[in-house]
Amino acid sequence: MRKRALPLDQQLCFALYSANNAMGRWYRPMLKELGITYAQYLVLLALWENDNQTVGVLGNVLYLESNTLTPLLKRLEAAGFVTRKRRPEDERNVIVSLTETGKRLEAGAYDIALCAAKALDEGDEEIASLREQIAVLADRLRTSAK
Amino acid sequence: MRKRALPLDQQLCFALYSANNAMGRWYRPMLKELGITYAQYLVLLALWENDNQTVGVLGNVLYLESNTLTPLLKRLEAAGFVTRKRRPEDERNVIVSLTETGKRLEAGAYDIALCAAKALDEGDEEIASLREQIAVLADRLRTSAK
DNA sequence: TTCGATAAAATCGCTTGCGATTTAATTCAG
DNA sequence: CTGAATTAAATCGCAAGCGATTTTATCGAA
Repeated sequence: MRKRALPLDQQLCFALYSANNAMGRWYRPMLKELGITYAQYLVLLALWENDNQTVGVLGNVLYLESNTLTPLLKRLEAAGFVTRKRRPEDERNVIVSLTETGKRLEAGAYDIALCAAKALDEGDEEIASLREQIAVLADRLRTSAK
Repeated sequence: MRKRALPLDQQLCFALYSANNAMGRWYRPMLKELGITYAQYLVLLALWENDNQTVGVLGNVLYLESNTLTPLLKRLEAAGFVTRKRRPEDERNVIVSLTETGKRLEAGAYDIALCAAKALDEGDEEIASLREQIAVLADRLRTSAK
């Protein structure tokens, strides 16, 4: 009796994968107008919520490591949206802060999120419920990975 | 009145992003035993379901283009899991086929999927329902992107 | 005080994903 | 029949992700 893998369209992992790709493609053109990428947008969301975070804390929030964040933050810095400074009390920490330009982007991001909500054409409750279910799934995956 | 972006943990796009990352991290160690990456696993799922597909059809199924698939398929070919051959009747098409080694991987993949279902510790119906909701979201994003 | 352990960030190499372009094969209009 | 248009795949360059390692700073026990 042959062990058959599930078809693609019944795999939760593929649904997640292709929905995430689709989301990125949806955002990309609008974010391009702001001069940022999708990953940079997520980092900026974290900074608009809490400015002056270290790379490590940012990583805890976004579930990313310095090997991903450092180059991305350098690009955000080169583009003039953030600054990166060592913390004097402990030079191991690098504090990431929004520049005025970076702060100004928030209004544009707000408009894009409005546009996204409209494009999905779902009630806020449905969106929130789906978001929550996906977040629970992610937590479970992170926990079960030991 | 300042336009404030939504906090990260209320963003559907971030939930999707981090759940997808978490899923990839969950699979990676097990797939490594089989000698494949996460993206390669998804391509193989498509091939186990339907062997001998062209690059273009594979792309339609996976929502990817040749710029992503071609290099990935070359790596799968180099690893001995698939072959790539031009179709004689129309040399523009490249047919991707599983090798015997590639076919044998399916059993291992089946075990991993079982393991995943167990790790998520959810009823099959909950998983199927979440998968469906995410698939609907992805469709909506693809449609609304015109 | 010192030196090994720990911690934070950076670096390296590789695979993905994708916009843009290119190459090569086929189709189709005149 | 021929050359322009179309189609499929490949190529190129860049930004993410991430495993593994390295660098630098701080801590801590002897």
